[in-house]
Amino acid sequence: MAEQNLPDIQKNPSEWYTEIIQRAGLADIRYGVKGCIVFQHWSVEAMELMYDFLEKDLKKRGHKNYWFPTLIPENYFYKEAEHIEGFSPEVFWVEKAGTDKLEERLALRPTSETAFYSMFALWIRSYKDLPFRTYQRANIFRYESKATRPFLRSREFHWIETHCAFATEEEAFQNVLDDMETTKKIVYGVYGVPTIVFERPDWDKFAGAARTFGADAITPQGRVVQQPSTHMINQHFAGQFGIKFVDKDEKEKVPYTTCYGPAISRIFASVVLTHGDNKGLKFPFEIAPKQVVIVPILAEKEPKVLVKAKELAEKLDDAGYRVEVDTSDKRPGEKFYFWEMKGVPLRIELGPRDLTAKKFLLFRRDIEKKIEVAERDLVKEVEIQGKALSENLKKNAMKSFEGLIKDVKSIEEVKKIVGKGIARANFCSMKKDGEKCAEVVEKESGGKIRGTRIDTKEKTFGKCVVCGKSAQHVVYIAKDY
RNA sequence: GGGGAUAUAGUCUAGCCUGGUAGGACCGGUGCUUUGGGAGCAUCAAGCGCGAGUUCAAAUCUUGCUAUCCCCA
Repeated sequence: MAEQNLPDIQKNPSEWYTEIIQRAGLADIRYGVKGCIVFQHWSVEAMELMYDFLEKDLKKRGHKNYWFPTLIPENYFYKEAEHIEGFSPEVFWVEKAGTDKLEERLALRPTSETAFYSMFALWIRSYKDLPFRTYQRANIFRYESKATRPFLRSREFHWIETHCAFATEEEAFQNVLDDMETTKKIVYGVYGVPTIVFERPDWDKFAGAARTFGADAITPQGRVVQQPSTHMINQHFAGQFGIKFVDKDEKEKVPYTTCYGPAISRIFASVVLTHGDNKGLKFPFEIAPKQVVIVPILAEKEPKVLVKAKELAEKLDDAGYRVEVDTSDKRPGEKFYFWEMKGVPLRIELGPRDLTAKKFLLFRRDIEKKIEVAERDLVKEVEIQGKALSENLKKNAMKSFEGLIKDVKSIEEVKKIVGKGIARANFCSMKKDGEKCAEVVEKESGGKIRGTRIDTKEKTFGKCVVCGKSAQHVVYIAKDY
């Protein structure tokens, strides 16, 4: 027995996750700084592709990209009171440089609002500069006190953050809605990870925001993972940072800002958890580090096999696909298991008997079926099966996602669902006065109020599950990572 | 934030209680035989997390640090 099977993903999701990260070469956790991991090439390739899809969409919406410094001076943080209050326990501070103690401490950015806004104040002068849309791809640092997990929660992680400014609140809110559209289009449409966007309750907002919206994904075992969140900052920061513009009416005004933060490394965790099975990873075709792997059989005795394999690879490469010929000296069976574990969508098996017949076998990772394909149909068939695989992954993910949401009418039912899925419940209030009930929910069930949906207005179907007062909202309750 | 546990080769692990040459398996290198679903034989290489203490002698006892895992809030 050369390789052992993976732990069962349903019975032992936690072990499965730890194990696949090592086996597939996604990350190495042995670096030696708590909460920091080495991202290895198999995950980096996928995340680079994921970045590209998101950035392309942001650029299309008019965002320009920037690279801001990693260091942020302390005084920037103190300009917005709620912001520093919320973030200060999580900030890494640089206090020394060489042997000198710094006069002012520098933060390793935990998020970059303050950095961007300090420059917005210099760059934005007139209504003609608005809307002003920016983003950066960056690594950020948060001193997490909770248990860290590779990709899901680490002390350094990789994301995109957008920072935008608008003349009016309406425009700013439209941008927030557009952010959510981007999430739906890319995170579900391309990565195949379903999410629901919730407006978070008042007690669970981003530090310094007026309104916070978070897209929640869920693991097949029923715990939610917060994915891109987007915030209506309104004029909270702009005032403190002195961002002003002269409007058409010649009056000086303060713009409305928004920010959006899709964490690529965290979304990657959802890709792994959403599509994975007992054989390993399954990548959607578009973000697979390798889309096709070719396994030549009997290549040493029959050199023509390798020649043909390389020819096929060349054709696919020319057509724009990411392809690899596995020339390692492992036996074919082991190669099959290996690439399935790595999540490669399609595999071509090519042996001596295929040469004369001018055909090959095409294996699809998602349905685990081998299809006989004529050599001349190579590119066409790869395109068809690649698309079909992605669609199938999406469909399955959505089905299991929807199956995890259950309506509940009492706190006992909440307790039964939370941990295994999302409870949909009636709830009294999303303002401060609802927080007490939220605390009861968390204490009793371990679940948090994720918020109210914003894509549809939902009718309540009973009284508040906690206090029994009339419910104003339908909320979703779940345990999170 | 609170509690519990662990650290031996790249990986998994024996040895620790009762101090005295660190043993095995996998992975890896080499050679031969193999190749359409996880190959076999031979051979080689590689290790006690870091630091302090006790001792003639520490993987083993004491202690500090670092990192990892689990549970609770």
